[in-house]
Amino acid sequence: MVEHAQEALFRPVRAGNAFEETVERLMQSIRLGVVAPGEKLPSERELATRLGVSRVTVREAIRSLQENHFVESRRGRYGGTFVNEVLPKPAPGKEFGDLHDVLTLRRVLETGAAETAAGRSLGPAERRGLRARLEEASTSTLAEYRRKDSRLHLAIAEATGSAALTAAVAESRMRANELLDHIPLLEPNLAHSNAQHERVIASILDGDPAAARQAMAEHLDGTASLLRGFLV
Amino acid sequence: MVEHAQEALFRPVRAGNAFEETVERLMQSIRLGVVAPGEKLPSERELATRLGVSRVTVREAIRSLQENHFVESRRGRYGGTFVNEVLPKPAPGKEFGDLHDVLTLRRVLETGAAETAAGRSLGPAERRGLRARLEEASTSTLAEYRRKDSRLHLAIAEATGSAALTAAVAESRMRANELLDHIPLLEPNLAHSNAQHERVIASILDGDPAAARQAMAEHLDGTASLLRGFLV
DNA sequence: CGCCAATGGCTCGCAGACATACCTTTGGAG
DNA sequence: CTCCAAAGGTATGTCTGCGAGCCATTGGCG
Repeated sequence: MVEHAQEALFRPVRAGNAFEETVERLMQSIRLGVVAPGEKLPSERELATRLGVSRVTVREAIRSLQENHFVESRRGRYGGTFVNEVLPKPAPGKEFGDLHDVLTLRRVLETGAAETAAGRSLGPAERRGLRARLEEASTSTLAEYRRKDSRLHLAIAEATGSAALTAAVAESRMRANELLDHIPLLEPNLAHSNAQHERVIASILDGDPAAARQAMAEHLDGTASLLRGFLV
Repeated sequence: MVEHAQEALFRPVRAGNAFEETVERLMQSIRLGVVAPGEKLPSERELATRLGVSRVTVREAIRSLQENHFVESRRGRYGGTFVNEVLPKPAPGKEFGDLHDVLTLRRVLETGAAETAAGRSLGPAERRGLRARLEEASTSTLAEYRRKDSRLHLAIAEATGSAALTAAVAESRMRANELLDHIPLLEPNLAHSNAQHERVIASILDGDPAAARQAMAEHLDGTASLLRGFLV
């Protein structure tokens, strides 16, 4: 029996119970900016259907988010569960043991996504979407930068046309963001980051896969160095 | 709210029930050749611990594999559950709707893995392991080629040192293999494939990331074209 | 030859998650 | 002003999966 591959195949089949997994997903959608502050989550019934869990479980998860002041719910027609304008700081803690793991997977997925997106013929809507996300990120404030940045990177993943790749990028980004929350975000980094974003998007829109990969790699390696430096 | 990224984030939280997921994992370990015919699976108690499910569930999954003649169990000390020498043909069926999805993710993950592995300084054990897997694959018969091929590709993923990446490659390969089982495997393809494997491994051992990526990309694009051709 | 450790085989009660149904609130449509 | 559709809030019975313990079998070791 091959010894090491077992660790990958015989890992736990489920990350947590249904409740924990559901909380995690909703947190991701807020943290990655897929549902922005002030916006409404899908209805409990719709979430239950789409997430494949019971409405009870969805409600318990939402309750947990309410208690941590991430969302507020309003009853009645045109009610719903809304993302708060002011979001709590992420809870500290977490381990850095898997730094290499996280950064390696992120680099593979995101440089691959950029290259793949650049190799496709994108429709007008997709091109507009990418430019809009780029604009959002470049005009963003420090406070909301992480969300806008994630939205841009997710948009690139979506441009590959692969849902599985988009999901993988989303999860990878979530894990990376947990680490990034522990290091300072400075204006110079932000400016640098924006410049790199522009080159990535330009290469994708120009249909130059090699350049897109290259630009994305430089972009990611920048934050990777920051992380390795701060977390030692 | 960003519209499309939702599809990735609000997908079902669990792929199936604990039983189905467990069967899937055990099947993967057999199909990908991580546990070869004649070899023994870990004990039920160990599997339960590592997979994070109850022993009852593990037993139900094993029972299912027994009924489909994939494994046989023997009691007593030095007993266990053994993979049969002759494995059943995979059940036909399945949909090809996500062909693009599967191939896109596979290309991103595996070319990235090859590049990353080539960029690391590998220890003697890892280098020997890669050569051994290459040898296994190149001297393999048609019947067992898919397993040996998968073991080689998994070894490359492991050489990146990222468990998350290895797990992602394993799952992606499983999905790709389901498709590949529906097209013929011919001697010329096999010879061609072996030549490509050699170039990939050589590039990794030489520490040439760009060449490793390039060689892996060509290798994957070959089978991707075959798939697209046969499945229309 | 007998012991015993490690394995598969089995049972039972509990907790989590589910489906379903119904109640309450709300604000726009008519 | 009334109605009602759509959303959150609540309650209940069912079933899956888990934990824990015990039994049955086997082959090596002393």
